[in-house]
Amino acid sequence: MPEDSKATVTEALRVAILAGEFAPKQRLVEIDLCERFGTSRFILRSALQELAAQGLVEFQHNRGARVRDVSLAEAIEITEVRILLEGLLAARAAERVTRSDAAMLRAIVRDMRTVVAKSELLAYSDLNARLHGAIRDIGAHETASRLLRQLRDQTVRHQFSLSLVPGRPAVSLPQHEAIVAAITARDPDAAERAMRDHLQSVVEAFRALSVAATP
Amino acid sequence: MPEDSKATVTEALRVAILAGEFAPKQRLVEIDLCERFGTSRFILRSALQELAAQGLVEFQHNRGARVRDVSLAEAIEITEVRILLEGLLAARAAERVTRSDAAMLRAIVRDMRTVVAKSELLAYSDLNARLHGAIRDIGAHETASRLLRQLRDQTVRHQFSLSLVPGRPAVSLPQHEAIVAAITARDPDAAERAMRDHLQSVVEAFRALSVAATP
DNA sequence: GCCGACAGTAATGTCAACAATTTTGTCGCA
DNA sequence: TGCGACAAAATTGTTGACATTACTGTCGGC
Repeated sequence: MPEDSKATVTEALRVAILAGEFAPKQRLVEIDLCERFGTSRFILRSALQELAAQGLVEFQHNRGARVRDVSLAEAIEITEVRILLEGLLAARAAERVTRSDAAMLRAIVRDMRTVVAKSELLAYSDLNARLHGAIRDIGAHETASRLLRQLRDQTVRHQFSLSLVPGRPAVSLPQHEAIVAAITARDPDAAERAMRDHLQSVVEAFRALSVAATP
Repeated sequence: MPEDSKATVTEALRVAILAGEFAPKQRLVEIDLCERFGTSRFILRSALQELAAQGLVEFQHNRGARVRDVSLAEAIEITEVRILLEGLLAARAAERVTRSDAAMLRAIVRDMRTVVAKSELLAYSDLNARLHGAIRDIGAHETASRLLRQLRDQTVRHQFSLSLVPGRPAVSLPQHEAIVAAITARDPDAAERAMRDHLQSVVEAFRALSVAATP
């Protein structure tokens, strides 16, 4: 029935993993997943291989697929690369932003202030993703965007645990404001700097988590 | 017989594509490849899917796999990202370089001077790859290295055509010397700057090719 | 003589069954 | 009771065959 079942199943499986329905290191038994997604082993295997290529799952020979466990150290490495890529996109966004783009960015920041005032952590996390996504789109750099999506998928779990750190929104909100201000002011250098500062503080927050976890 | 045939076949197919044995847009008929690599369709298909995930081949529904044709514009985008990633690696390499690393880098540059003097373009292209690879290893940033390898594979064809441009080595040799000098001097900022300048000139060389090709 | 339909061929997408391997559970023995 | 070997079950890796789809060359009609 599905016209392109492979892509459909891959996407469904990705969403399930990103939603945390499968714990890291958990074995992904093919038969079970077949039943859940109503597909055959062949299709499901293709989906697993695609996700493996994107670093979301890993294969062990004769032991099947597992959800890949991205360590905190690796999340830091990934964020270090994100600094570069998102910095580039922010700079380009500042060069290319239109009036309606600017209005959208400001609207997101406005919503952010609202939800931070109400301490709605989940909504803030969602707006955070929307803001970064919008900047990615405005930046219009296919290669950087594609890589960023891969990297982001691998760190959602850590990103989520960060968003629960008390006082974290109070730190990142002004940074987001600075990024949007620089982009709407069409100042590429300032936009790149603001984005780098922002993600650098994410790296430091990860490092703080890291030392907190290993006494 | 092969213990892990999938990885083996994938690698062989990648090498064949990178060596230009299959032209861009050329259809990759599964049966033919099966015969060539002595494997089954299932294994070969897995290999194709992995290479598709890495952007070397592309699938069209019910029309099989083709060698992906990376446009010059895309090669420029990719190199823009390489500027960032290789800049990071160069800076880290400058922080982590050992005496034996430094000796190896200097040896590569020495060989480069020799082959440039003799106008051995192919050997220079090879040394170029070795130098960037060595810096990647010294930099020791798993995430950046992995992404770089993907990006590099996608642009080998354009990289090759660049290496044939007359006078190109004369431009890039001093840049390589500057990079190695900064790394062996343990100066991260200078190393990053030198690497960025080098790859920026690659971008400009691509742009020159681009306007030359479209009158 | 040219255009469109049609059948034949070739290649791909999918499936179900088989073989090989790991994992689990049980029994015997110290 | 604890440990190791063996057997059974479960799971994965692979193969070959089948269905579906796109390509090609030919034939008939206008």
